[in-house]
Amino acid sequence: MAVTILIVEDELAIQELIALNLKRAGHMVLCAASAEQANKMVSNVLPDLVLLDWMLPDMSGIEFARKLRREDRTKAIPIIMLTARIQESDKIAGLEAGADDYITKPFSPRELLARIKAVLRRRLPEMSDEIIEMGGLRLDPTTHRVHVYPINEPEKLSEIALGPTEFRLLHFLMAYKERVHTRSQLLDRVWGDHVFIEDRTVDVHIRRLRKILEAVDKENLVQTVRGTGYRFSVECDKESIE
Amino acid sequence: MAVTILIVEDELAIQELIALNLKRAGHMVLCAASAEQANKMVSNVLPDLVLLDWMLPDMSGIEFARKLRREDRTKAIPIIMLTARIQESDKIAGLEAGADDYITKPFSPRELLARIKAVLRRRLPEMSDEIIEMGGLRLDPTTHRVHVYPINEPEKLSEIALGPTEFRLLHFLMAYKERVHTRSQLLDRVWGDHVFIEDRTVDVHIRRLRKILEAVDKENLVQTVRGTGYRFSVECDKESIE
DNA sequence: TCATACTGTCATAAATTTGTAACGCTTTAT
DNA sequence: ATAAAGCGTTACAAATTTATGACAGTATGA
Repeated sequence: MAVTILIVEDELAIQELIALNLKRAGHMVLCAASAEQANKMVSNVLPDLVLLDWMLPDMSGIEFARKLRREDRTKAIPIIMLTARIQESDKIAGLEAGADDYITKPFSPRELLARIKAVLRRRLPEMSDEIIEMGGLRLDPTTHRVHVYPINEPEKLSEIALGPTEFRLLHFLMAYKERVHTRSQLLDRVWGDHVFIEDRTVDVHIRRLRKILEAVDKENLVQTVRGTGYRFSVECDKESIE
Repeated sequence: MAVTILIVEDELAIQELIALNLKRAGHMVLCAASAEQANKMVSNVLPDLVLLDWMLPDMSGIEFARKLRREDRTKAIPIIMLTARIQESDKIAGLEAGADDYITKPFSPRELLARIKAVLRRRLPEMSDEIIEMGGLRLDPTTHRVHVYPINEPEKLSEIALGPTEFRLLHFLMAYKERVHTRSQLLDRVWGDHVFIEDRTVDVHIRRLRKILEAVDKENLVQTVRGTGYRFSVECDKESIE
């Protein structure tokens, strides 16, 4: 998982400790010691997750979290708050509502990594760069490639070409296989929040995706659920009983 | 599934954070910053659940809750109170006013979602996404599939195809199994608020549902209660006598 | 800059679903 | 027993939802 994580923490020792651990776990790490610095970083590189100390010198962690949530570009970034012991609950009212999780100091590197993993899995399964393989399809987010093979012969791979949107769509559908997604859910999560696109446009992209899959004999993977939306499924589509 | 939630909260930041989290969890969200606004919204669209801030600028949350409970159309809507206080008296007052649950700030999105889920399971089981399994039928709202199997052999599943309405109807009946529903109750809750449809139409859909179930030897699950309506039941239909 | 690839929208066709009316059978009440 | 009320069934046209192909505007890349 080439996940980029931004650490916002003013205490240098802690910052470095965390950074070290995250790097060792294979993450890209960005560090900031203040909200101001963090803002600059964010405007350059969009991190996939933010570790945020709630006591910061300039702006409080809450405020920075709110700022992240307010702007479209950063709105969807998962946030994990780092907090010291038990704070006055009134003061952090609302704070936790913006964070995906929080962790109280002191914490072990292991706990931190576990929480990061959990948050990512929960929030962005389609972001985790794991290879998804099912129904004779293998999608590799890292290389951005999709291979096909006959179900019984995993040897005979062949690559198929997808446009950017089709790729994301397929990736999302596969990441949540078997689940039905409404068109608006797909628009929100594949296209992005707050896009002003017709629901029907999804149909067209589904069509394009299907066309490509049909060409390699994988027609039944993307299924329509009338009245609801679409689904990626390995199981056979309902063989209705006469 | 496709649960519409009304958030009544005057603090914009919190309102948005909650909205964001709910949307991400796949809910439809309506927002109001005051009881007055909330009233207007409710008269347009009937939400499935209300998140209600205890302290509102114009009318207190409790009062709004009472109002909802007073009117027939809104009487059955589950309410979760959001409160900053931890006082016992508030809890009592809130519950007296008809709240189904309450949650004190600050709360994590996870906790909020968990409580919503719990309340839905208790109050609107047909809205919760849980798999319902009984009488050799397994209905999965998430994947939108219904499987059948002989009661003694849970292995031999086969999928059955239902139209959108039949699916909702079956889902509703199963969610409230053993309970009789009048035709108008079914129209209200399966078809939706304020539909102008003949009562008799329900019969036809029941017929369609039965036809499909008969084809897989599940004829006795949907039962008629003469003079009243229909019922989904695992117990045999009045064969005790005879 | 030009050519190619991608996108979002439409219009139209195709497929399914839905609500009703009509008719006949069963149960209930008189 | 007979009429009335309640249900089951079927057929069907209308309405809704999807699929598909074409098109024009944008990106993208060479």
